[in-house]
Amino acid sequence: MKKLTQSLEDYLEAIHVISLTSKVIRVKEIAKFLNVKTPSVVDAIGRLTQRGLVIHEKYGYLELTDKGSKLAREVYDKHKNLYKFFNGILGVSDSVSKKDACNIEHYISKEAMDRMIKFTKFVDTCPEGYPEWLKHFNYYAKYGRHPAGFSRKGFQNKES
Amino acid sequence: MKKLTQSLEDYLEAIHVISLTSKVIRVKEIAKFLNVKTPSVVDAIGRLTQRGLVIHEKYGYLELTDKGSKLAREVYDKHKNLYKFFNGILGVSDSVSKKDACNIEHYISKEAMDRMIKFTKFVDTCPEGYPEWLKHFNYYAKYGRHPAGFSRKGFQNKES
DNA sequence: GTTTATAGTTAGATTAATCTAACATTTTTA
DNA sequence: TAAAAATGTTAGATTAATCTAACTATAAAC
Repeated sequence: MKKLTQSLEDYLEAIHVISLTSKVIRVKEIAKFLNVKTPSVVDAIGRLTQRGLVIHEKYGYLELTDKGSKLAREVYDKHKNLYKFFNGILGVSDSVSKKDACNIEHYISKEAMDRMIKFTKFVDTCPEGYPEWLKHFNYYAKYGRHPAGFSRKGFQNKES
Repeated sequence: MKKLTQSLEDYLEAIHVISLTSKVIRVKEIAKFLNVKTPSVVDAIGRLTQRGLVIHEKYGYLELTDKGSKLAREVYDKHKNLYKFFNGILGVSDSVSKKDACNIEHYISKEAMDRMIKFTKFVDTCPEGYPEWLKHFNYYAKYGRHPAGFSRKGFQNKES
C-alpha cells in the first residue's frame, strides 16, 4: 500500500480527533476542522475509501475502518509526542508547538520520533524531578549563557 | 511574496548546495541531485525565475539572485541545524537525520528552530564537556532505565 | 567543419489537491 | 406535509509537480 500524502493523513487524523468528542462524523465537520470546503472533503473521502480506510454512506455518516483507525492513531500519536517535545522540553510556545506538530507529524521518521519520545520520557521520569540541567537550559535560552557556578562536573559549588 | 512550496525550496537549496562545490550550475546536475528528470527542473526554474530567485540563460548556466541565495541559505541552515540536533543530541543515525532534516526543514517554525539551535549550543558549550545528563539519556535510551546512583539531585553516590 | 553525443526545452499527459457554482438529498420547521 | 434550510455531491476549473517522448541547441570528437 502506497504511502499516504500529507493531505490524506490530515483527513484521517481529523476524523479520528473529531470522533473523540463527537458520536457521528459529517463531511461538514471535517471541512470545518481542516478549514477546507466540502467538495475537497468529498474528494478526499473518495480517495480514502478506495484505500479501504473509511466507510461512507452517501449523504450519511462516516467512519474509519480498523486499518484507517490504526493509521489515524499513529499520526495523532506523532502529533501529541511532537507537541510534548516542542512545548515541554524545548519550551516552544503552545500555539507554535501545535502548528509545528501538525506539519512535522507527516514527515518525521520512526527512528527520530522514538528518540524524541524517549527523551521526553527520560525527562518525565527523572528521579530528581524537573531536571537541573533543563533548568539550566531554560536559563541559557533566556540569558544566552550558562548559569554561574557550574563550571565543572557535579554540583561542587552548590554542595559547598 | 507568497511562501515557497516544499518543492521549490528543494530546488533553491539544491542549487545552493551544488554551488558550494561546483563553479557552474547546470540543469542536469540539479536533476541528478534531486532525483528528478530534467523537464521537472526546467519547470521549477521557470517558477523560480518568475519570482526573481534565479537567473537562467537559455541553454546555459544558472545562478541564484541575492534574494534566491538568501532564501536558499535559510533553508540549508535549517537543514544543518536539524541534522545536528537529530544526530548530535537525540542520537538519531546519520542517514535518518539527513533524511528527516531534508523533510522537516520546509515545515519547522522559526521559534522551534531557534530553540533547537539554542539547545544544541547549550550542549556544545557545556562547561563540563559532554554533559553527564546526556550520557544518562544515552543510557536511558539504550537500557530503558536511568543509570543507577542518581536517584536524587547531585552526584552524591559518585562523590562518595 | 561535419557528425555525433550531450544537454536543454517543449508539448502533452497524469495525479493530487484545492476551489466555485450548480444541483441533489435530507432534515427541520411552520 | 410542503416549503425552507442545511448538508452533501457533482461538474468543471486551476495550480503544482511530476513524467515520457519528441525536438532543439550546444559541445566534443573525428
